[in-house]
Amino acid sequence: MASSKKRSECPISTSLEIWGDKWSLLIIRDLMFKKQCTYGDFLKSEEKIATNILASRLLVLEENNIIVKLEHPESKAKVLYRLTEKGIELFPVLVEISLWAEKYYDIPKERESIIAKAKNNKTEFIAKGIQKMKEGLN
Amino acid sequence: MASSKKRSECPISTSLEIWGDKWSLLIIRDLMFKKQCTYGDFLKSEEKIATNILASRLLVLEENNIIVKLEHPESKAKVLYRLTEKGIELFPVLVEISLWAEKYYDIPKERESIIAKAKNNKTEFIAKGIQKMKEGLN
DNA sequence: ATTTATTACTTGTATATTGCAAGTGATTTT
DNA sequence: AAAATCACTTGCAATATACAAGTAATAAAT
Repeated sequence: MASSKKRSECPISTSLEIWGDKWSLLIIRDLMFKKQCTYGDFLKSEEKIATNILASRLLVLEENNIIVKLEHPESKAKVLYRLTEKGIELFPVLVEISLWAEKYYDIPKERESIIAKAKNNKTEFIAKGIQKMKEGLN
Repeated sequence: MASSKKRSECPISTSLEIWGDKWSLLIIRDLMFKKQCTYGDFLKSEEKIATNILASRLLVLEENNIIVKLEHPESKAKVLYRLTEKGIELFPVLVEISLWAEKYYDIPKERESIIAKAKNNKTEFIAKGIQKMKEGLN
C-alpha cells in the first residue's frame, strides 16, 4: 500500500514520493511546533485533515522513519507521535517554505515575529531549532 | 478548477495548496536546471509525468505566477516555459530538500558534486544560484 | 460495578485527482 | 501535399481524498 518502485534517483523526486502531498508536511509542522502530538491533536489543527488520511499519512511517515509512536505517560489509551532525527532534519525545508510564503502572501500576526527571526539570521535560527528539537529526543 | 478557499492562514499550508503534490516541484526543478523548457521537455524527464497532469500543473503554476509562457524564438508551434522571480525564489526550498535527501538516501553520482557544493557553503550557493537565474530574466 | 466519554483508529461511500492511451488541430519539415 | 512534430485535450480506469459514521480499548463519572 505504501511504496512501489521509485520514479527516479533524483533526491527531490525521492523526497516527494514520501511526503510530497498536501498533508504530510502539516503533520510534521505540528510536531515541530508542539514537539509531541496525539492523534486527536492532529485532528484539531486548523486545516481539518480527515481521519482516514491522517491515519494513512502517519503510517507512511512512520514506515519511512520520520516519526515514531511512543506510549503516553499518563494514559494507555493515548499514543504520542514524535519526530525522529530524520524528521527533525526537515526543519530547514519548512523554514524555507515559510520564508518563501512570507515574501508573496500575508502571514498571520502571531507568526510574524518568528519568521522575522528566521529571516534575520537563517543559519543560526535553523541550527538552534534543530539543536533544541534533538535535545528532546532523550 | 484551480482554487477554492484556503484551509488556513499558515504559510506552509498556503504553499502546499499551490505546489504541494508529487509533480509541481519536479517541473520547477527542471526549469531551474534547464532554465527554459518546452512542454515536450517536461515529458522527457525521467519521472514520466502524464501529459494531462503536466498540463494541469503548468496551468496552476502559471495562475500563481510561478512560471510564465513565452513564445519560442524559432518556432510558433513551440511554447517556452520559464520561472518568474517568484518561482526562482523557490530555489532554497529545493536545495534544502536535496540536502535532506542526501543525508538519508543514495544520490546519483552526477549530482554529488553539486550537492557537496551546496552543503559546503549553503548561504552562498543559494545566493549565487538565485542571482544567476534572475539574470536570465532580462 | 456500570454507564458514559475519550481515545485511536477503521469502514463505507461520494467525489476528486492521477495514470494511461489515444486523439486533435496547428505548425513544420520533407 | 504528406508526414512528422508540437502543445495540448479527451475518455476512462485506478487511486486518493473528503466526509460521516462506526468500533474496540481504555478512562472517567455515577
